[in-house]
Formats: sequence, C-alpha cells, structure tokens
Amino acid sequence: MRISTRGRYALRMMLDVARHGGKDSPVSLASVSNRTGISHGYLEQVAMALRAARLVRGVAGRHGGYTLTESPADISIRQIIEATIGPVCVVDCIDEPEACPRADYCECRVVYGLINQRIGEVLEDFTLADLADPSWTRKKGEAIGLRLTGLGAKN
Amino acid sequence: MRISTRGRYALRMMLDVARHGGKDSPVSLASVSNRTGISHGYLEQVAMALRAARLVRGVAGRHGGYTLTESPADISIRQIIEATIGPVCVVDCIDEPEACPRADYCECRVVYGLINQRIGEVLEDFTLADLADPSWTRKKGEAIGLRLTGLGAKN
DNA sequence: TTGAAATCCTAGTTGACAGCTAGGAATACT
DNA sequence: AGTATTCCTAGCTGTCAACTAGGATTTCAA
Repeated sequence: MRISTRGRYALRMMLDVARHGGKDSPVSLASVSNRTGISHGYLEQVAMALRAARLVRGVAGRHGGYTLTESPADISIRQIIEATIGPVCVVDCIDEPEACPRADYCECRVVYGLINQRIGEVLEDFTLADLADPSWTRKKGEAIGLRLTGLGAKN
Repeated sequence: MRISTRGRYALRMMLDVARHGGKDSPVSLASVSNRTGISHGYLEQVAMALRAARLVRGVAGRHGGYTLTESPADISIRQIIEATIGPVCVVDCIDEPEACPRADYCECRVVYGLINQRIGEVLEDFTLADLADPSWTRKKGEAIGLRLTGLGAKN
C-alpha cells in the first residue's frame, strides 16, 4: 500500500517545472535535481515517462529542458501518477477479472474496487495548480490534521 | 499501490471463518485451505498475525482451529488488513515527518495524506458482516460497475 | 498410552522489482 | 568546435513479498 518514489518524484518534478518554467522557458533537469535533491539520472527516467504521456515537452540542446504541455490547472495529479507508475489498481482482479478464477463470485473484490475508486477520486479531483497554491495546501493540510510549518519555503 | 496477498488472504480467511465457524466450533486451517486454495503453511502465518491482533482465538489440539473473538459486525476490514500488513500508510512521511527532511513544507505530503485518509475510511466503514452479506456485496458491486455473476457460489 | 490432528513458531528459499548508476548517443545553441 | 542539454538502454543491488520446510506443543479419542 505504498506510493513508489518514482510517482512521488514525478509529482515533485512537475511542481518544480510548473513553478520555475514558462511556456518558452524550459526547466533543465540539472536545476530540478539541484532544487529537489533527486539524482539527475533517475529524473531522466521519470521525465521520459511524463513525456510519453504528453504531460511535458522535452527541448534538447543548450538552454533546453522541459515545459508543461498544458496549464497546471488542466493537469490532474492522477495523470502524473499514472504516467509514471501505471494505472491505479490495488489488485489485478479489478481490471482483469480473468486474473483470478474467483473473480466472478469474490466478495473481497468489491472492497478492493471501492478502495480503488476512492484513490482514483482524490487523484482526479486535484490538479497541479492546487498543489502549487500555498493557501490550498495549507487548508487541506489543516483539514486532515497535518503539521506543516514552513509551507512553500523551498523548491 | 497494491494490496499484498497477505492482506487479501487474511480477508478471505476471516470471511471463511465467519461463515463456517461458530462460537464453540473452531474452523481448522486445513478446511480453510481446502476451500480457499491458500496453502496451509502460509495460512498459519496469516492466522498468527490475526491472533496477535486478537481478531481470532486459536484452539490447539484435535478438533481445534480458529474462532472469531467478536461478532463479524464488530470487526472492520481495516482491523483485518492492518493486523496483517501494518498501518495504512502510503508514504512514511505521513506518520513520521522526520522520515523526510522536506516534510515541514512539502505540498505533496498533503495529497498523500488525503489519499491515506480515504483509504482508511473505506476500510473503516465496512465490516466482516457486510462482506458476508450477499445483498450488500451485490449492491456495492453494482454501484462501482463490477461484473459479478455468481456471488456467494463458493467458499 | 499411543497416535492423529490440530495449533504454534522459526528459519530458510526464491523471484521479482524498486531504485538507482553508467555510459553513450543525438540535438541545439554560442 | 565545444558545451549543455535531452534521449535511450543496459545493468546492478538490496529488499521484500510469498512462499516452503521442519519441528515442537497441545488436545482428544480409541
């Protein structure tokens, strides 16, 4: 029941690109790496996945880097996560009933389906723009009782 | 983002015990193994975790087995899952801010917290009694668009 | 009192995969 | 020509899920 670092790095990277880049000013992975502390090599792999999903555009060569293909308000967290770690699917039998011979009459599958749906909802409901907005983050953070002292202090 | 087989087996076992056992008629792992197809040896490990969490009581010796310590309506899915795979925690930084130096000002953490909360809610809201009830299962299954033909046909 | 059927407990095995690193293209600006 | 970037593939390593194996202990019944 974990979100892999790959998916989390993708979120960090997208947030960084949203903040430090513009339509015609790509953000280099070297700078993302500096700010986030994620290794350049690993970032490349994450970036490739994001590019394949058309969430970012790569600009090779000097002064190159990555730009968002859409406005942050139009990029859901779900798109970012699924681009890097695949479809949200807590158990194979949800998407592929044939994966489990018990699928046809399995009560547990309903529970897994419910969980899957809820996770999808959260991911779908929020966008990169929400994440980038300190007031949103603070509000939501308080709502679930997270201690967050220095919001937006870095990166 | 997966639910491990360990947790799923626990759910299957508890459902099986709820259905085939009574207060004074324990269900043996051999019979659970026969009905569910889960190996006896692995079931033992799952059962030990459930026992440690006081969800089942073990009765050694001939005609022994396991009984539920409470009525199915009083056992939440969450208790079963957490007994076997630990606390629901999609990312370490939620429960232990010190696990990540960025925790204090990390926007992503809010998203993870939200996801974590929702997962917990589903798990908390439903009980073993719900799962054991075919009408509940059918209703919820339809609500999320799952194809379920032979509900309750086996086990 | 012996044996069968059960839980109880620990240790070891195996394969997969997350999470990287390394190294070398190709590309584009100065 | 040189430098800073993306682009792409291959390999490495440790961890962990998912078992298997084997034995000790408990209980009951013939």
